[in-house]
Amino acid sequence: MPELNPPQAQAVAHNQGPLLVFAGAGSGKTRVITYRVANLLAEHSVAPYRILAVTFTNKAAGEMRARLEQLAGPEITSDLWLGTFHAVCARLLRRYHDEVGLSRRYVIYDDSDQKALVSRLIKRLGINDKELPPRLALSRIHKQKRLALSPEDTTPEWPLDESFVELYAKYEQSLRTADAVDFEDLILHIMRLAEDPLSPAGRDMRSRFSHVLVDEFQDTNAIQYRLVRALVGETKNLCVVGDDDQSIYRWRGADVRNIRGFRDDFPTATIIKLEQNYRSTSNIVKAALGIIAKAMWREPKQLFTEEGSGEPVRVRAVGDERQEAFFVVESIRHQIANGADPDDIAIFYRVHAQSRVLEESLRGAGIPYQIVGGMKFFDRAEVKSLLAYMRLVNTTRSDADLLRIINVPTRGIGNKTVQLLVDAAAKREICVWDALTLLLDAGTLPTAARRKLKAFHELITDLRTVAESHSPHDFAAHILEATGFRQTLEKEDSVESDARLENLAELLGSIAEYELEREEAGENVTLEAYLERVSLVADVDTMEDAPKVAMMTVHAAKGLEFVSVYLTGMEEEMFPYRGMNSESDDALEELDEERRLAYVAVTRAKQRLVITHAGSRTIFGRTKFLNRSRFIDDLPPAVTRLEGTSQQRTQYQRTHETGVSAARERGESYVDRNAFDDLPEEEAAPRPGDTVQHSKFGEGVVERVELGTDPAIVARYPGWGVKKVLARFLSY
DNA sequence: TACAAGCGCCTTTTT
DNA sequence: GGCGCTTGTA
Repeated sequence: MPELNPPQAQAVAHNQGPLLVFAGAGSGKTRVITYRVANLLAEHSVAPYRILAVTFTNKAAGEMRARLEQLAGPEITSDLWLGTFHAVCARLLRRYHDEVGLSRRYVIYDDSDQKALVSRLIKRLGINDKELPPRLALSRIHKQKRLALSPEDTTPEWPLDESFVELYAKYEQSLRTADAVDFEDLILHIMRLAEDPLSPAGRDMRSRFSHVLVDEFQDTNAIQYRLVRALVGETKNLCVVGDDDQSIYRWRGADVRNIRGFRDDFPTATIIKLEQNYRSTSNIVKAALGIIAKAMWREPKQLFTEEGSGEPVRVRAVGDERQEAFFVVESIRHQIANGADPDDIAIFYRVHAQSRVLEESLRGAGIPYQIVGGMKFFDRAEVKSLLAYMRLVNTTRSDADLLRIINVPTRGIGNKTVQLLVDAAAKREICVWDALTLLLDAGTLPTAARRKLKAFHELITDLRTVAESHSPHDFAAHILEATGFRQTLEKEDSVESDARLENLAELLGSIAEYELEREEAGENVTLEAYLERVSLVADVDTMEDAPKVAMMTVHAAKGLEFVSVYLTGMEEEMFPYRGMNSESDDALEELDEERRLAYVAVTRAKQRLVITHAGSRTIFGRTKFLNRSRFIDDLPPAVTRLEGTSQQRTQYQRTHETGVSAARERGESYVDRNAFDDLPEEEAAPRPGDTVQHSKFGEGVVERVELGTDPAIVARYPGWGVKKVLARFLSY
């Protein structure tokens, strides 16, 4: 099936013992795993439930499962253990919850839950949050956990560390009383069990899987690797596939040394290198190699392609981010007009903050698009609140959820009362729900507070009985009514409340969709299963297969491919990105990671790659003047075409200096027509009487034009009336 | 206690 | 530029 030469295919299909596949970009990495699993099932009669295949995203797992279904049939593939580390561990943890002191209904705290918890603890412990801000504290906690270091293992190195260690210990304790885990815990709990020679669960897990496969192995972290090694046990039937050049999650604890040092850990490992790229034109492959060749540390390998050279890689200089957006959108419009499918096109950027300007231009041009990541649907306050109700009913011990909704919609339980509850819970080391129950029984509460708290207590208790007899969807719908959530929003009747109601409706829709999907797969639908899935969705997982231009960070682009790629913001400081902690001591490692990130970006393109860089950029409310990225200079001149002008001209441009750029040097303003010479000629501004097109209002007749730095057009739209809209949001 | 306004804060990448 | 938090007021 995949493009393997005969000895490689032989090894992938039949190898026993450790197998390491270095799979270069576009060489069919994921297919190697699929091929091996298919062979284990068909040729070696391995029972599907004895195979564990770990992917990087849920989306990848879904695609692999679909492909295997075609090869082996759904009744076989449904028994496979196939998913991300987190999803697989979450499932195992449901099974072995007892041994780690969780209930079967434990909840998974997301980032904001975790951060809220840490903030609360910092306040309670009287720690100075200037010296140890919640963000930093949390990231240090995660770091410790990824190294499997518990609070007791953490020795304070300097005075401040003492409060950190104390905080870390309290954090762990709070998770336990809340019947909750964070993302690291999912892996860590299971890893500890799997390594424990005395644990029955560990013994069970170690003998459970006869074959373990890991995709995107370069991005596993220390505890994930330890877990894999424990699970593989004595069989050593471990197959890992990855590409050290595409390791881009170091900041999340991923350790490239796992793949680079694999042969030290498994001296008998068979090693295969897949070096032929089947995805991109040779110009694109050469461009990518130009970038990665300068990495300081990498496994030697020779990526090559037999595809034709294709178009040159275009490198476009523009003045600022608005011009960049204008250029990208015009170019995309041009492509679509010539028959390109929008979903074959992607726009990449280094940080989410770059997406807004691009988004506005796309919307203005009426080009369908989807943004992967960014402000996530599940991050909306109202969505979180509804889910918090569901989680709280499922697990009343979950403090984060209780505190989120105790006064949503407002029911007269203010900060003072809440603080009373939290203190009572902390004093007795119990969860807030139990503290609430206790205080109501004790009868020591002020009457007003008592009445309101009692009503809340009854509300949740009632919801619990409803949950038992309803599907997740019906239960969610019931919550909206019973809590008065819907009514409150309807009464508010503002643009925001309408949007909230819409989001809630969308959430209900997605729950219904989920139920349908499960039923079709022949599985029963439970509240826990739904909540678990919601906790583990990644951004890419939500990407639709719709005819829309995709916009995403380069990180989110990993594992994807597009016919045309626009790589924007290729400037020093933006890419390689220089954040606040640029003084860190492993700056070289970080630069290498940026380089690999650029390599990943470039290798996503199949046929067309356009790279843009701006002379100045306003981001986070500050305008910066930027130089072209060093990665652009690493592109082989033979495969690139430099276009446009900016403050920073390339050698190429300097030798082709024109009168126009000389004029700009002297500070004269002009319109650089040459910069858009391959685009449809820019048209003059519309005049009164002309018609313009708006994505929402449709066609309108121009009444007045307001010129300026950002021209606006006043026009009458049938059915909408007279509207003033910035010209860049209109087509004409 | 509710709510609005305003302030200061930060600002990478994510399971 | 936006968010969360605090503050001030009804």
